[in-house]
Amino acid sequence: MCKLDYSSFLKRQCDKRTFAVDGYEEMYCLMLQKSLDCRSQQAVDHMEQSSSSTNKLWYLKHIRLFDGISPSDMQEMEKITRMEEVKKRQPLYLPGDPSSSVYLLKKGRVKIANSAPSGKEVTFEILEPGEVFGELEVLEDTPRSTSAEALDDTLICVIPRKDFDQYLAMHPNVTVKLTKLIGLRLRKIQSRVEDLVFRDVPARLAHLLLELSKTDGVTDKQGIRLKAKLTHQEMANLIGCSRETVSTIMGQFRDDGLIQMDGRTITILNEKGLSRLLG
Amino acid sequence: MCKLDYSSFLKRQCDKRTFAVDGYEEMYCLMLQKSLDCRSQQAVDHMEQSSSSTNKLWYLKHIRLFDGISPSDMQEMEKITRMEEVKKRQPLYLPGDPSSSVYLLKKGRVKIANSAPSGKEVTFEILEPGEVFGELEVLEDTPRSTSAEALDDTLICVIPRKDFDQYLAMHPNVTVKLTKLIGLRLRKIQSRVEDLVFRDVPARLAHLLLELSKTDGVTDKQGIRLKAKLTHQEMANLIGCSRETVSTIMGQFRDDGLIQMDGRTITILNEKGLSRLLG
DNA sequence: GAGATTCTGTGAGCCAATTCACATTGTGAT
DNA sequence: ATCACAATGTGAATTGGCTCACAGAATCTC
Repeated sequence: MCKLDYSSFLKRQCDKRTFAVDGYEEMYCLMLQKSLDCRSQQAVDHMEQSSSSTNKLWYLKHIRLFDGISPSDMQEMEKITRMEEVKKRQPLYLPGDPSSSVYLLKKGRVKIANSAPSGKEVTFEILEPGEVFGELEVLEDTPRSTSAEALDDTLICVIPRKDFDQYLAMHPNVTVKLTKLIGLRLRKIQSRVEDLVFRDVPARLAHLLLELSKTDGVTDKQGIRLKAKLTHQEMANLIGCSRETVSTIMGQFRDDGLIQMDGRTITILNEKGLSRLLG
Repeated sequence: MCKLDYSSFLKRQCDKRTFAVDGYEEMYCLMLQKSLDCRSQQAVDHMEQSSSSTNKLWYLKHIRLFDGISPSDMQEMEKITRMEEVKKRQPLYLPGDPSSSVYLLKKGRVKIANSAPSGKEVTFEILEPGEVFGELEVLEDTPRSTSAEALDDTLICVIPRKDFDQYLAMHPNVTVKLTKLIGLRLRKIQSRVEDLVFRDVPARLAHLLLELSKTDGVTDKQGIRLKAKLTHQEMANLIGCSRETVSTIMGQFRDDGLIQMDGRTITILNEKGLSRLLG
């Protein structure tokens, strides 16, 4: 049922975890293969039945793609959409998968990433509710170039490729909106490249923390608390360095009174100080 | 006439060249300020008058944005378009400029880049004839986030922002095409990020050479000759490393029989060998 | 709430790539 | 053809960040 040449990618994934799990490789691979793109329709969870369409519509209103779009256009989108629940750590798709659907993220976070044969991983984005994703490869009808994985228990809308294409053709203003969203992402990733070339790790890390404080921050008496709760490994993947380096530099930031760490909760104590590190 | 706070950017630019030019800073800055976005309409060159519109249309046919688009749609584009000649080394726009126009590249190459306060520079793309550029910031109506500079004597089409917006609104199929083009660019720059994170300099350089061989290569008896003629500095800006490192690694490639260097002309002798370096 | 596992902190040693400093070669104007 | 400048080659010294290795802390899981 599934495309067969995942093998190389899956092997990596397995290798990476084998040292810890040891002996469960096969099981783990089977789990990974169940990416949404590959799952048969029957396997779809119960949400489908239990959620009313008014519920679906409510969620659509909160999708950035439909900002400023007429309710009737949204209603039409609602018709071609299927709601699904994806559990934490489940992949939605893997590199090389056929690009059969576009997704709208309603609840929870999704990580868009890719990994090298060595096992090293880059995270391109961590998406928050309201985002569209998976549309790039669908537009060009090429296989997935990245992986998408649920970071929390998530709720997503799935739009089959054909319906999406058709919908865009009939709703030019949504197309324009989509173009702008993709453009925004392009700009964001351009500044990622700048970061990698211009800045050293402390500066990149400071930059990441400041970005997170904008999108994810809650101001409290001590400073800006980040709701994100990323592991050092995840931060390393976001800024392109090793896990150990993140640990070290975060420790320095703590010692310098720039941040506070309480378990996995980070609070920014001195925003200005961090900004100064950007150069 | 011009926005005034170029100062910081211009200072960098000047500083960078001052060690060599010394004393001509002011003159150089004045030259730079004449970026197209800022130039008054009268300053426009003579091409405007001398080129017939059939000529313009001929060029439009070769723009990727209009692949598969009807001639009538092209004709309408032709109406809102102004042709301009930009001399080698002239900037079209600088970071921070108001985003007043979208450009179509007809002849010559254009470099999209950005530089850090330190003087270090990243090159995002070197555009060949047929490309659209400058549309990102226009779509979102934000100031330029990059600079665009003519690498050769070029011929471009200028589309004022308002006309472009209007045109897109009335030509949904062009909008879809544009979305795809931007999507393609997004994918390309994602793989740039992967390069920077996953690969070392020799691998990145090999990758660059192989890419150039695809877009710019001419096969002759010895191998694939690159028409590009980039300096080592320009290559360094493309792969994110220092000029000296490019010189050294290129020397190694030569010694290993992978490439041949004849002045600024590079010929790839052993494509397979270079590919092996990609890991 | 105990046990398993996954994360974090830290130090030692290493190496790719940078910076700096020149000598040399190439190139474009005139 | 000449001259000025730009681009290249190379070597020494330095260093940021990586890898490896392990101890301790925090977090899941049942």
